[in-house]
Amino acid sequence: MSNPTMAGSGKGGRAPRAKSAATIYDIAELAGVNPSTVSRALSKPGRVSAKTQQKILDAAEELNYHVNIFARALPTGKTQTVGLIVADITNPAFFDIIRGAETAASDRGYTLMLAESTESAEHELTAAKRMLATVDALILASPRLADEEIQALARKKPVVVTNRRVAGVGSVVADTEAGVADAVRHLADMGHGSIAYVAGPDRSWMSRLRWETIKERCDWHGIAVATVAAGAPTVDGGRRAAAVVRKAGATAVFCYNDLMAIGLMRELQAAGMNVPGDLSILGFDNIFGSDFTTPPLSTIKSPLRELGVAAMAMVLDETVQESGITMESTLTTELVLRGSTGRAAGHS
Amino acid sequence: MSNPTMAGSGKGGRAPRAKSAATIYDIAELAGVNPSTVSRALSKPGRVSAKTQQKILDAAEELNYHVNIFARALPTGKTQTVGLIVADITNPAFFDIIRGAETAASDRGYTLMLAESTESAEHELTAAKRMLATVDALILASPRLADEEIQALARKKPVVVTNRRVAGVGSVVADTEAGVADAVRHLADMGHGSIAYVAGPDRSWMSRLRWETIKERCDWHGIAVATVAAGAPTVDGGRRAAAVVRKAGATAVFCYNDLMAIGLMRELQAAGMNVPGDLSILGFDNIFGSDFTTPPLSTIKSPLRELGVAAMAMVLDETVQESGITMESTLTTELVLRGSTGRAAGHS
DNA sequence: TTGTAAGCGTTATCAC
DNA sequence: GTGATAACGCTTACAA
Repeated sequence: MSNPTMAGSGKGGRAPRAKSAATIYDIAELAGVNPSTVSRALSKPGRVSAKTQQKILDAAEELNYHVNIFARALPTGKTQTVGLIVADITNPAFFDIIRGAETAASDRGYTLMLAESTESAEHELTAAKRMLATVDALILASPRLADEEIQALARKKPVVVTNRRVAGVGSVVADTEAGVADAVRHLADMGHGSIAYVAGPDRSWMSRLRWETIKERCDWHGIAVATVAAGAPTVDGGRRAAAVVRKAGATAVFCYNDLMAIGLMRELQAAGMNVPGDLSILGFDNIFGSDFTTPPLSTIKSPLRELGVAAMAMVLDETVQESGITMESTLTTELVLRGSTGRAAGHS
Repeated sequence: MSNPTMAGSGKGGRAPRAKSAATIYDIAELAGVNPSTVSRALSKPGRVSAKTQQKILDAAEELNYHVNIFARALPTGKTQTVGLIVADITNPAFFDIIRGAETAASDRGYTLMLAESTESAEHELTAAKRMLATVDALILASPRLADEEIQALARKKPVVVTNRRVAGVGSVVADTEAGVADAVRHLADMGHGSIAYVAGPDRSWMSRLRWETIKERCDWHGIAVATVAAGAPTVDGGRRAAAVVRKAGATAVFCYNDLMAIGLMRELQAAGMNVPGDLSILGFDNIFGSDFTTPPLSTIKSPLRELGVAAMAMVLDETVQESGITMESTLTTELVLRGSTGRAAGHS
């Protein structure tokens, strides 16, 4: 490495690009065989005699040969690439999904191609269509697209969605049931009698599922519950919900995700409210940084990484793809109690 | 969207894949012209008469034509794709770089291909080599590779690095000068006489630059300064530095990045120290979440998004690429004072 | 302005 | 087991 103190603005020479790479013809010549034999030896080992195989391998090594994936893709249509579209790269909830998917992909010799839809169905469709031309398969993480659009994509290439169910399309979702059940039970124990929900984007299937699960558990415990606001699934979205939440008069509030919960909490605190003294706050996902706040956020943890791994495994699973069966897999969530939840206000 | 309550595990039918896509031959037939004319009309408009152009466009539209980028890539070698390798997708400092690069890419009709090296030079090289076969250009964000390796990559395709200078390779770096100068001056004003630096990875060029700049400014102000620890550029890395920092006896500490600063601060607080009362802490970058902590982190803000935009612009700038000139561009940093810095302990 | 034809590097389908 | 040879879909001189 050159020395940092050498830093400065300016220009310098640049090395020229390398000449064209070796092809199977070069190998064929060097090994004294036919190009098609080289192709066989390199792509499906076993269809060629042991000694020619070795000659070819040696020649390839010597010439520093690498397949041209475009040339290969032309007849086969396969690129060893899979696309992943996330709503927002900036949302830490997607990190581990991306990580999991990337790991699972490279384990299988595939490369990940990442795009973001910036929470817009339109961008998502554009990105999906552009990718579809290039990739062997596509994963849609928390898509904002309509069912029909997703089904249309799935008609062209294998598609798997995460945190969403779409008829006829493979999917893996984090089950909200377990985490929410524990959370509501805990709140009931702490004397909370009125709970609010701050929803995410209208198009978010997961926001609706979370709400329905919360509602169901609250009804079961005889706790009053209502959706009091909806907004962008961001810190800012949470902030903007603060006024309404405050007026709602609940003693505890679930937010669609941790980002919103953090924004809400900070805005409320800035307005002089005490968390959890005046209000208990819960998020979803357990993202990076959700324990940085004061108090640290209580949340319902999603198995993010596993979601990514499972989605990749599913979309690349040949037997499933061939069979025409639609897989649906469910991973479980877990309550993580930290400092943002406590006894109901005025409850001893 | 299907209803969330429909969620469940099971199987279902799956639609069959669509038949093969339309080619320029299909268009040619439909429009009554030669395939090569179609190619011209579609790739370089203007080389064809207005009316045939229109006929071809209509036919393409009707057939829902999309170029096969592999077929195109074969003769041209161009894929309209650029690779970006980051050290760690999980580090919020890279978000905005990614965002900026992605925006700049799609503005120019390019697609971003993302990979992470997980802070390992070896993984980085693997990813870079794999990508190089596919992309038109490559951006290395804070690479851990040796200069020679980067130069070798740059010999094959256009390469630009961020936050690093490599002889003969395009680069864009966030100048530490401005931010550090302000920060050290501020600390001097607050009575700090002894400052510590917690370094990042050994291979980080930026960590060394930051240290050198800090050292220089401290010397200038007559403040004692020393690197007291080094570690992974993560929250955990910062945590592990806590014991040493405490023993160092400085009244203020710069950390290589915000992640480390957050980890250090939390660990120190857990051990009963008061920030900034007993110790002032500063990070670098101003990442998402650096204001979530209590106290919120003071930091030297990097123009992350602009870094991504500039890198993409540079690596795709044809005139620069052709000319063989190496560009080096520098963006400026800025001190962001929040709650983690204050008067020196025992100073009134 | 438009048509002809020769690749680009692989894979796949034949024979042998 | 191995060798010819025709695709794959597009670009690009070169002719017309």
